[in-house]
Amino acid sequence: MSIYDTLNEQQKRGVFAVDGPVLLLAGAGSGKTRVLTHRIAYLIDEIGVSPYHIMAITFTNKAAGEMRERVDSIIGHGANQVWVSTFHAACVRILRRYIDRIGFDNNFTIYDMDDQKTVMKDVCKRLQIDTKMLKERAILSAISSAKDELISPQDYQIQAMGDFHGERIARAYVEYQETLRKSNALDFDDLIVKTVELFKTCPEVLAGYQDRFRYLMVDEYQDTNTVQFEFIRLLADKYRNLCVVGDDDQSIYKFRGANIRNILDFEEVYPEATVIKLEQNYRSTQNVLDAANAVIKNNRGRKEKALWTDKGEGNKVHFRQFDTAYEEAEFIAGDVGSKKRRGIADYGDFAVLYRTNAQARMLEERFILEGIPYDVVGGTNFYARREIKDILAYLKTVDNGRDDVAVKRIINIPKRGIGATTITRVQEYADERNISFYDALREADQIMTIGRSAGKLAPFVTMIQGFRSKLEYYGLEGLIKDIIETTGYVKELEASGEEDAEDRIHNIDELISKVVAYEETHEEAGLSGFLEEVALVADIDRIEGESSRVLLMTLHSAKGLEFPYVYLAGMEDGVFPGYMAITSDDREDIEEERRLAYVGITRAKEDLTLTCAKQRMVRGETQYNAVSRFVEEIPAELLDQKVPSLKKWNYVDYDEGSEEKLRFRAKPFGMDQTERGDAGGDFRGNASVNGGADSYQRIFHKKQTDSARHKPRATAVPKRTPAENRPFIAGGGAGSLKSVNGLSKGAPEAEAVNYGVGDRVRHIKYGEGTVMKLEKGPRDYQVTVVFDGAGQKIMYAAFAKLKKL
DNA sequence: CGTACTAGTCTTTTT
DNA sequence: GACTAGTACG
Repeated sequence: MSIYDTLNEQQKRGVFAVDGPVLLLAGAGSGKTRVLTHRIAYLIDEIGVSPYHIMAITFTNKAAGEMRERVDSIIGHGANQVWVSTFHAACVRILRRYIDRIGFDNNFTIYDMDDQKTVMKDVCKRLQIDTKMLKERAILSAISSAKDELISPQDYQIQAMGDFHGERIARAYVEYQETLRKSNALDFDDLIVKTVELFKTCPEVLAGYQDRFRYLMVDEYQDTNTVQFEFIRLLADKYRNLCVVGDDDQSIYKFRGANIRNILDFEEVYPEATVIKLEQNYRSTQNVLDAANAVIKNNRGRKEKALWTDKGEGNKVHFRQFDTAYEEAEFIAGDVGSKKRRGIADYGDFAVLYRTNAQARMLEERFILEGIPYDVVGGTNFYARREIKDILAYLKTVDNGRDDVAVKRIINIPKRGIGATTITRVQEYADERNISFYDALREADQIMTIGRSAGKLAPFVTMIQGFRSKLEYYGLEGLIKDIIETTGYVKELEASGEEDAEDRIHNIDELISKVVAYEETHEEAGLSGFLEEVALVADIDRIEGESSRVLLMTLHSAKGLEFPYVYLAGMEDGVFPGYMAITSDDREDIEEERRLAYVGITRAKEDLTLTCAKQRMVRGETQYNAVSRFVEEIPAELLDQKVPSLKKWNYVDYDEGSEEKLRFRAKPFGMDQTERGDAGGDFRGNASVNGGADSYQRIFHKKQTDSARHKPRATAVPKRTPAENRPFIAGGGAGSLKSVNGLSKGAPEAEAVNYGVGDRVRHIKYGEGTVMKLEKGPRDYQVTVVFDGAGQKIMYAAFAKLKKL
């Protein structure tokens, strides 16, 4: 009896075919991770390959972590020698060793999107590019696409000749790269581009890695882009033992440069490739699988596969249409709550998936109201929050003084009376001498143009130097605490009276815990290492394996995950498929959305619910949407409820003002019956008959008026998500839920509290509850209260304003 | 130099 | 609706 006996025939072929290139076409839920892990075990145990010679690339750190765990448990010894990581992490690791050969310091910083935007703004100013005509965002995305395609600034310039916009972008691209180089910084795309560049300019480095990684495996291969493909192609070139695993039906990252041709043309690049299809689905019931297959078969140009399952038929797919998005959220939260109460499922068994992050808000409100624990994945990354970025900028400045973006961010935070003019002068001085901004600061007294302000700069430099010299002996934890203490950052926050100051302080405490945890888990815990980890984590990476919370996330984030109960919310034309895809004349765009639908449906193991609303607010406008075409593509016999005919839908008249936007105006619900009659006819029909620009009629808009009353009642909705409801995974809407009662303004004081454990107290939003715990924190008392309605909350006493009853 | 208010933009989706 | 950049004023 061997570990391989549990695999099916196709899976076994995948495990045993270790020589040469292999293309594993793995349908959703077909056990591809099992194949990969068993394959690694087989290589080590049966073929005698050293773990040292194996590399597996995944898309997220979470996936990497899971694979690592499974490999560990199968083979035990030496497993840690296998490189299991994401493209980005692997590249960083390589660049940290060798990037000095292509003109960077090995302690380079990694710029996130925010930093990129800051740099680009600066670049546009220098090049006098009118950002009204050509937005920074657009330039950055053009540059990003160029990098995905391995097009250098020089290539870009040549290609762009004669094109007005193109030439500007090209110049910006050149300048941008130059700025990054001066700052000793790389952006996300550079991590891979520079690694490829390194391999091409330093054959001896490449040869070393080629010899090391004799067996390569790449997961989620359908989502690789051209640079990433080049990276693995180079690595695999010597031994050609490259095994790629993917599913063309799950390719959903075209916007990020993912090249679906990488998987479709694999056999052309590697004619000797073995192709294996995994077609047995171990995840979903027949009904779910049939629904998924019915939808995806509307796409052209896919590799034909026949997914099957021996699980039973299962429940029908549920479908519900509601009048408003509010009612939709109410239903989902209610349904989850009732299943939990009836003991059918635990909170951790549910996921709610949606197309855009913005949709999370309304769901959150309802979940809070129902007292259902949940986590939101995605939205604004924890590390992208203002206060976190500020503290990180201090860390970056200490780590790499050449990181101009970081230095400029904190030079006047907290306020030191250093303004825009001073900063400009210093920058001019730095430019003249071709030194970094920070180095210019050190010579502040030499800068004639800034006059008295020079005196304000010296203490800043002294402070940073102080941090640097002390870092040696007090470590990362000491450093971060020193920074907060010396700058008075938290004190400033407390005094600011900002509404979300409490949240921010919480987040900073969370960051400190992160630092401590990092130091505990890493033997040589360095500043660069910590910053790197911070830069490379995705939101999804932070979900714990066994959580007992409902997960809310986008369809994109859900890829690779599975849940017994799945809700797909917002199944409306205009939301999903999105407005952009519908209006696009590239058929590929709708097909990509359809693949996204396929991904969403196939996340469900037992039970799938599709919901939509007739009316929903999007960006302050009320939209009237028809049921998603993807729902209509599912045969009626698989659904538990009929999909309403489009004929019910009606518009009232043209909105002259927005005619050019190709939108119709409709009357909101609540109008009298005659107006809600069937004046409009079948919009699908209109859409196809008219064709062209006029055909876009399935989305209706109306300026918000009376629909506001559909918003949740103010009283019970907390302004932000309670801290314990969202550990710091949560980005999304934290702090953005509409404030109703609002916390009273003014600086809270850490005064003594007049209540104790066991006392009954009243909170302005949560109502009455009992104090469970009272802890003296670093700055303030932390009070744990179990509220009668809202459940347990942990809060700072100064902010909570609890009244003893 | 700092603050408070206003007007414009925005959204797909993420390593 | 929400966030941000830009502007006018103290």
